[in-house]
Amino acid sequence: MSRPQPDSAPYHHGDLRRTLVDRAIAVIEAHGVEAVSLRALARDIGVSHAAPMRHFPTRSALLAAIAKSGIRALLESAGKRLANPELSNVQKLRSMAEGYVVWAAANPAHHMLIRNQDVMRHADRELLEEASTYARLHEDLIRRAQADGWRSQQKTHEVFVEITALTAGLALLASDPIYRTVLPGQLEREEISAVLDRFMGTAD
Amino acid sequence: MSRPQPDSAPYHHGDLRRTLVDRAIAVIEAHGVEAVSLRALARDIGVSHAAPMRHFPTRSALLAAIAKSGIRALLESAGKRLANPELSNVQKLRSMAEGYVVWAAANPAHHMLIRNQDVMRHADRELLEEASTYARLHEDLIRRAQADGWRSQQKTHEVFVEITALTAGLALLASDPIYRTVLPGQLEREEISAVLDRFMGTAD
DNA sequence: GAATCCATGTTGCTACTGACAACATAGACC
DNA sequence: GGTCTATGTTGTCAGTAGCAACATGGATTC
Repeated sequence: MSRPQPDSAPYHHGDLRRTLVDRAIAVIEAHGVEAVSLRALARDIGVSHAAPMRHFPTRSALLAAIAKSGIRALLESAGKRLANPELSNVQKLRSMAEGYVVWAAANPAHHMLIRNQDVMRHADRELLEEASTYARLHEDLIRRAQADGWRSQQKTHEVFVEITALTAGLALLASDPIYRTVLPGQLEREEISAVLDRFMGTAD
Repeated sequence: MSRPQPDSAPYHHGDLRRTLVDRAIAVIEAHGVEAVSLRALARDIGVSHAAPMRHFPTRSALLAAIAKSGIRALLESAGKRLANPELSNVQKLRSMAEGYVVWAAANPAHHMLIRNQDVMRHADRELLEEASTYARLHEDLIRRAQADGWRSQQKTHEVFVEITALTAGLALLASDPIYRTVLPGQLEREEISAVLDRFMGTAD
């Protein structure tokens, strides 16, 4: 009887790790991070209450891992945009910002997770360092764009703050349920484009 | 013996409600929202584990009440700025934005609380309606500023999105611990002013 | 001034959760 | 074919939220 019976669940789930992550994201989308419970997930999936521990030692580790995957995706996407030789430095800045906001709009729950203090508190030091590196890279890019003549009168750090704030704010408007209900209309992709174009001066 | 003995705690605490709120904010500042526990608060304060229930029926209610007080303060401050007859419409817009960002910088934990999905999920409908009213008021103000000639070419909703995003983003940079560690320097008040002036065109 | 009321606090309980330890299973590897 | 190890299970403990029944004493009323 090495074949698994159709009616009895096999001893090993097969891909519990991925299943846990997928279900957790679904729960977050439906009921928020607070509602994520390892035991409830295990029940839903049909494994014992301690099975998730084999993949994530703690509840925080599960949430941090999900957040981490999101940040990784963002960093990779940003890396590709930075390496695109067809873009000017200003266009690269715009492309990075757009990539972030569009991703947040497409993955609101995932984005709110990486903006969640309690979750990020348990993130790797490694990950935080990556984020710092990203910020430095960003600032260097701004410097190069300024060398090209773009906003050359302004202090680099001030431009950095402006761009970062605008991008973070747009991402928030696109993904935060409160803003999404309060905003008169939905935040459309063309609207994001228009705001960024105007801000970067790539429209005029 | 109507005088309370110095060594024995009186049966009634006196101002448990305020004490709970104050301690909770301190805990949030030190260890995050996640770390707030009604029972731990009760222990620290020296009352029984069920005493907090008399003031806040649930844990969520305590957090929501704290968040609510923050939003109330913000709305009131905005109301005053709106009513200031010495300011032009554009200056009022700038003043509202600055008030929000400066408050967030001064009360980071409180601000992160009102930006917390899990907490705001338990906010009154009443409060959400107030926030919507605020948004409509804001949009009307933009319309009047446009009638004065400011950014009259742009669509009102687009300007609204820009200002809201920039303001929310600056507030995030000023209060979110992650951004505060990632940012090369601290976000100073003059920097906030400079960014807003530039954005509003009140600098040139 | 005494009787009563009720806001506030207490004790005791249940259900749920995260975390840990000891044990079971089965696929992988030698 | 035998062993190793990743994965899953059962059992247990401490901490927590939430509820109910009871206690206290300041405020109110007659």
